[in-house]
Amino acid sequence: MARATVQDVARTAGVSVGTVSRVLNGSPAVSESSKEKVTAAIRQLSYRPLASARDLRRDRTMRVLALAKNLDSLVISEVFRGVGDAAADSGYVSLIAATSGDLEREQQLVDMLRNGSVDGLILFSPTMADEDVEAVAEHLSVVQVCEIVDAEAAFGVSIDDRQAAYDITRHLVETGGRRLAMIGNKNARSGRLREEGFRQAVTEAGLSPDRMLFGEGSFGFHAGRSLARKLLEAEHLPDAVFCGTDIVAAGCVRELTDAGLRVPDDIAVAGFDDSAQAEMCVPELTTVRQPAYEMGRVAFTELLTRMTVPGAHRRGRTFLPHELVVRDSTKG
Amino acid sequence: MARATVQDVARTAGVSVGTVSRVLNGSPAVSESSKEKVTAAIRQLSYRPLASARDLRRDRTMRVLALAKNLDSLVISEVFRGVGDAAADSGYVSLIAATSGDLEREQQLVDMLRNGSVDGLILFSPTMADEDVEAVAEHLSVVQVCEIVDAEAAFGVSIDDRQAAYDITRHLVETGGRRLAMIGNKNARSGRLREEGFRQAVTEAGLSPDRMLFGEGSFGFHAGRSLARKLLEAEHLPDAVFCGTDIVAAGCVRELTDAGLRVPDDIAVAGFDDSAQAEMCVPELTTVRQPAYEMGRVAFTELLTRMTVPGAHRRGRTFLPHELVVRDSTKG
DNA sequence: CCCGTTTTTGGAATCGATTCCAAATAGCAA
DNA sequence: TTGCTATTTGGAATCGATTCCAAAAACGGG
Repeated sequence: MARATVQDVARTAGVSVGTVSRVLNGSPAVSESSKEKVTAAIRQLSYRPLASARDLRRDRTMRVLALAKNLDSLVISEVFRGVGDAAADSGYVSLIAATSGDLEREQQLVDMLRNGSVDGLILFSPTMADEDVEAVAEHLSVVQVCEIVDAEAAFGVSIDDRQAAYDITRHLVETGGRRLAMIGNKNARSGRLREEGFRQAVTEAGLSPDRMLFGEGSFGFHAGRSLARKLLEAEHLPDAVFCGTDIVAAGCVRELTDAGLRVPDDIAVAGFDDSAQAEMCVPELTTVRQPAYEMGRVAFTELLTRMTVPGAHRRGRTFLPHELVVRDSTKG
Repeated sequence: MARATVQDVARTAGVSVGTVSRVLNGSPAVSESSKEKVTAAIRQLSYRPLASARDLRRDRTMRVLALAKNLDSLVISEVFRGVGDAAADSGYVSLIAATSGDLEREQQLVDMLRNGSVDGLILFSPTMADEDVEAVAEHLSVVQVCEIVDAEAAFGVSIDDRQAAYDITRHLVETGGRRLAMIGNKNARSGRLREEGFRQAVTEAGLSPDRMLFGEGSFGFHAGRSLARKLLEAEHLPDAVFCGTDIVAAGCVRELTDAGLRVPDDIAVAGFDDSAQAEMCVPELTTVRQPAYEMGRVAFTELLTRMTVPGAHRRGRTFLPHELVVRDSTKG
């Protein structure tokens, strides 16, 4: 039982392929009677237009690709949920792929844009070098989310990471923090921006950073614990710690708590992202909320403009507002 | 600067389109000199074969689609990481799509298999009715992971949920549990199987279930808390609770702890999945480990067989071994 | 140097849906 | 009925890569 083609439908319905195609695409130039015959034939043969043939002729796929290293963070899955919903609203399908940080895989996936497998690309923390992102974005529709290359070669949607880190650090200062430490991650660009914001807030308060600890590679719960252990080894403990993500903050809180310290009384801890872990931690984490879902929606909208409006400028940046969420891990 | 075609490459290289195609596909019947000329022309024009034209002619895409409601669980992201790695090993690209539980979206995505956008489909907890899954799997390559329809219409890969729940419940009994409650989820089929396993273990121990609580809709941390609150309202507290997922167990532990109870001394709590939350919980959760990554790999391998071996039987089931992980939330 | 093999090449046909153009039909007024 | 416009239709051309077949070139042995 081979696949039915538009020819088969035409034959069964007793019309020409042109008419079948017109029915398929809702052209008004079809008589009511032919439309019925064609519809019946389509149902009878359970016919589906073959995607590759259609894409070839139309020169577009109505598909976009969203790329990330992993899917294990709630921020990513919320961003992509936003992308997916916005895409569906516009009749697009959004596909997601994870590269596992493998550069070759990532190249292969980006090639899906270059070879016309998809019409647009949304990049979340690419592995490739900035200039490669720029090169791809030069001629094709690419939008970055959250992690954005310095050069404004492509379009990007994110919060202002520097400002957000500044804000939450100021909160630590205003609630009595004097010896401020940070546990961060230099790998990601956003991590570096958060470090900048932290340093600026500390400096403006007339203080200087107590300890700056940076994790290599994986940056999760265990990294948070082991970096917090380093804090404990020091002679003078900091009285406030800003962590680059909630998960790390949760690990940090756990390690401090296990060592008999009270959070926030002995030491305040702040996270970043307002992920589910922020509420699951004891005490619940003070953190910065990223509007992840909304960022995804905006990213797709921007992408759509670039895909459909010919002269749309391909570079630039949209910042979405972040929000300080004060909970129990810092002094009220 | 329009896209270069195989014709352009042929012209530039001074050969025929046939030769270009042969170089592209590594056919041995090409002289060294033509190969070089073609390679040079390809680089010069930065040519990429158009996916839709290639797919149309070849009648396959080398792409598979992995479908799930959400991507917010670590089990899913691990399963899909396994699928992605196994696919890459075989030269396939695996794309992921989330349906947000929207039936129409799901239909549209499943149609990608029927209209040849992808060669195979991996289903994780579909929204559609069982018979629809069967109908699709009848003629096309479909493999289910984790959540598997009763009827053995399609192929499935999962752990033995009933047995796993049985095992962890037995553990609760063996560590002194006499009044056993369960917090579960009837929506998912795996949830019902886990309930069966729980009931069987309780019954075999000569006991009867204390309380059976089932969440509707969202089944996360807050659901765990609010269902645990119901436990607290009862006159006699259970001395052991089996929760359908770690997140729910974490919520449950939190609510009980906040109420001044000691876990596991006053009440033991067990989870399911061995997700990251199991280790982040205080006390760390006793749970059942699903070999999620491995399940993803196996699912793709099974799918590959179905896609490439013509007569491969399309139904059946592979169970992967689960593992009881005993931590501090139950008595040692 | 010629003939039979083997290797390499060119080019037309093909995949299936869309679209354009010309032709046919319908509809309407006079 | 005739003539004109408006609607509907058929069918060929097209998109770009692959593949098959026949032709051409290269090769080797005698």
